[in-house]
Amino acid sequence: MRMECKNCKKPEVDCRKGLWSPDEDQKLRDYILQHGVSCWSAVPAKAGLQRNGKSCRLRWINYLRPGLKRGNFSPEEEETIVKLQSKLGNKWSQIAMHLPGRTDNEVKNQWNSYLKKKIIKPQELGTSISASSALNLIIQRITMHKTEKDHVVPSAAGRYTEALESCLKNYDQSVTQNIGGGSPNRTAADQFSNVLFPDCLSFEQANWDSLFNLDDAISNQWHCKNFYTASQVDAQYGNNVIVPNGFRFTNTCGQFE
DNA sequence: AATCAAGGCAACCGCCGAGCG
DNA sequence: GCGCTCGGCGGTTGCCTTGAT
Repeated sequence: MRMECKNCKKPEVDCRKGLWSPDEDQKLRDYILQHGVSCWSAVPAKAGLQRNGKSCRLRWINYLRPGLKRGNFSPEEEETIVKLQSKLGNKWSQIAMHLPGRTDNEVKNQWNSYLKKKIIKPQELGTSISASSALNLIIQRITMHKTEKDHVVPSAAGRYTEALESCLKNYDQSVTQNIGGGSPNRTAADQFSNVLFPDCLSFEQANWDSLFNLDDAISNQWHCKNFYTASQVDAQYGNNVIVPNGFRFTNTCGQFE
């Protein structure tokens, strides 16, 4: 038995697929602006379109609906996406609700084509070197950065280095857990350049953020892809920030678990 | 200038829950 | 309670554009 929408009768039409023509857009826009939508499956016939209702609905929501923002995402919007994705997962429609003028499809595309690559989760990283070696590289980098960049808060960098060293000492060296599997051509530095750094070492938030400012980090000469502020990392990973696969940084003590 | 690969994005597909007969 | 449609959502596909060779 084929049920029909109780409000309408829908003649069968041959459904077109593929990109919408300007003429089709105009027909759909005109119809909806004039009549609104009570039943999407009835729209194509009433609007004179050879599309199915689903396709019309999608076209309206993602492209024709008034108030849609076009163009690149702002850094603030990106930050919102990253933050909410970490909280909600791939709930694109919910995330899009926090971004006026953006559709779930846009948010999803932005995530899949761009943001996902900026933030690589530890479990997705691949390397064959040990976690402790990787951390040593981080320390070297920070030390180098501390001496090269005047604007970095020296005390914060120094304290961070000390804290990491302390963590390394506490870390059971017998554990030979690697960061992940595969990708032997990638170095530990490559891996960690995408992850860093929590504000879990009792550093002042202000210093931390100024030290690991994203834009600053991208423009500096560390050969790093992305560094993240404490708040950005926190948004992505909650309290279980960075670290090699299998470890967790607790939020207060700066120790590996 | 031609070709190829990668990235971006619009649209489709398939699933699910709600609502109705 | 069952079967069906509809609308909504997330995943995926495929076309088009752009950049590299």
